[in-house]
Amino acid sequence: MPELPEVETVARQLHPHLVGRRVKRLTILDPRLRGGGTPRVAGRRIVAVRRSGKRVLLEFSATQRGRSALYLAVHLRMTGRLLWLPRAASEERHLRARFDLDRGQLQFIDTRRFGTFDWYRDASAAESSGLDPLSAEATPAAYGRLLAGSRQPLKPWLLRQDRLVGLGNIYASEILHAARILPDRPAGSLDRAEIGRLARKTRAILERAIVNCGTTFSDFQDAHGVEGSYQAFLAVYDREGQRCRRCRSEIRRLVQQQRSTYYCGGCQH
DNA sequence: ATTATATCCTGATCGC
DNA sequence: TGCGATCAGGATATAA
Repeated sequence: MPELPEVETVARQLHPHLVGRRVKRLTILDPRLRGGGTPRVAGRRIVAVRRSGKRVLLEFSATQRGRSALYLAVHLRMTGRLLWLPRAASEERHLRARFDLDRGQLQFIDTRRFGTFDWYRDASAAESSGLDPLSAEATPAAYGRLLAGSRQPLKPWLLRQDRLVGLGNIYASEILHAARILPDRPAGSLDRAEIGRLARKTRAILERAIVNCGTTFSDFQDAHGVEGSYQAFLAVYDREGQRCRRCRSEIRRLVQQQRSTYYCGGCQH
């Protein structure tokens, strides 16, 4: 489902289509997305599109009447999609919101309706707090500081978004396999070498997934409605009973916090 | 304070 | 063929 690489893919693809466009009209079809209210966005231009954590951040220009810049953070959660269309198209079944632009249309489609819109007046409030694993700050030392003292099993630790941002259920299993660390190890129990592998493999796997436009396990589609291709590289996720490509042992499944974790008991320690 | 659980929602799949 | 039960998982409110 949309984790960091999928969200990065969508943000990168939307950027050239959206930056510089003027919003003619925003239509919110799902009342859940109105939450705490929707600011006036018609007439503003989109000046930036980027990823922050697992959210796509859209920045809208200030208005000539003196209203300050505006930021929208879109969280895709499970099944959300941001789809770019060169012209207004027939309504998708699960269309939840629509931006009509001076050129083209941006649709937010979300079958399960877990996705969220959050509006902000200033940039820093809109940013996800937590270490981005692709940033220059994501060093082994930084991982070490975050992990220190936690007795939480490592895989659930990786899923929380308050320390390290961007990982979800699929990449957490993949990263631990690549780093050869068992998912139920207490987060604070890693030694220096393991922390180093965790930091390096997290970056390597996420970058490789971005190159492949993410993983489509069931629902994900990018900004052009195309599926990702990283699923071909998955080493453990959804491979219970199959052989580990590294050591030939059988891939096993474990449930942690009601989520499936996949790992290899042969080469993860 | 930290960690576990229930909840939101829909569609696909499974067993009978 | 139909039908209810189960599963999928991101994040958070609530419980322990």
